[in-house]
Amino acid sequence: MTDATALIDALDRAGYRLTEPRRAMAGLISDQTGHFTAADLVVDARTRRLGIGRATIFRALDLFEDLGVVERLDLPSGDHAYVPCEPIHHHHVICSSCGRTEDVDDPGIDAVTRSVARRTGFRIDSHRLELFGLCPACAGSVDPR
Amino acid sequence: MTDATALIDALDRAGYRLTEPRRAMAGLISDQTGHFTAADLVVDARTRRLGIGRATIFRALDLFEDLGVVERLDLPSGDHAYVPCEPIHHHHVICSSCGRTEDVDDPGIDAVTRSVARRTGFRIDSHRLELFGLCPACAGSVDPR
DNA sequence: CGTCCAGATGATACAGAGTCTCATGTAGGC
DNA sequence: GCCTACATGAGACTCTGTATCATCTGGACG
Ligand SMILES: [Zn+2]
Ligand SMILES: [Zn+2]
Ligand SMILES: [Zn+2]
Ligand SMILES: [Zn+2]
Repeated sequence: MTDATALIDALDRAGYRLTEPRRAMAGLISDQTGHFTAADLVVDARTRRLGIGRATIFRALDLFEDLGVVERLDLPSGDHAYVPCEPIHHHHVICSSCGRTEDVDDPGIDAVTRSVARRTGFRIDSHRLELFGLCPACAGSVDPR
Repeated sequence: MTDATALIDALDRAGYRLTEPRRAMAGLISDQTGHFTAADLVVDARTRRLGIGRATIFRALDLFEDLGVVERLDLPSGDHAYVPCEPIHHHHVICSSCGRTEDVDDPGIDAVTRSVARRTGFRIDSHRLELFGLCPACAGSVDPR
């Protein structure tokens, strides 16, 4: 789906060791379509008999998240899902049906945060925006109105 | 902090029984300052020797959430926290220091979602926006620049 | 190349969140 | 006041994520 190289490069650039399990994780992640959970990766690693321990999967996922090449989504269900993405500030549109996501750059939230800051007196440092809906493919198939 | 009556009324209006444990939960929730977790309520219920079971706490919390009088926040830490609030669409500014939140009505996200929909082809059905920062009190005390 | 060791791993135990079951209790309509 | 559908509490259970620790290995260095 995406490119495992980007994940591996990020590790390398940050000075982390390029170990076998980490390379395998990069492969697993880049093969995912749409968002995925830690449990998904555990299952996939198991299926492919990669011999990667559960703890390592969580550790690598945290690492990729710290490096900004993977981002955590908080699904309405309460589950934590992840998507590979660029290490710059942006947001996600998430398909509620197939889980595919697309990055969207900050579309005008600055004005919003400034306005909120003015009205509430809060000093706003960060924000999270998630947009849920149906991707073109899913919208087309379930809703051929 | 907030008003327990609003929580109880919401149950009543939706046709749920007004049981002792649910009234107690409404009390616990309205006494919270800032956001709180299910675990917080378990501790508080225990401390006050209310004799409410853990399962009941989770069940009541889910119920209040369904009724829209309590909303779940996904903290950057990954924890699930809750805040009592009005059952209409709105967002929260969250103080990273004391956990206090303030409701903010939709500040201009509609334009954002429309623009994103146009650019990505997604049909956007819902969204979540959370703003993190420091409330006036906390900003004043830690940052008297 | 081979040596070496800080950093990484996997097994396992553990802690916490949330769910399920089921016998018992009770709200509230009659 | 009775009755029953709905709610509760206890406790077992599942799942996510973390901690510990003995063992292993990437890659720096010679
Ligand atoms: Zn889709
Ligand atoms: Zn943004
Ligand atoms: Zn504060
Ligand atoms: Zn909104």
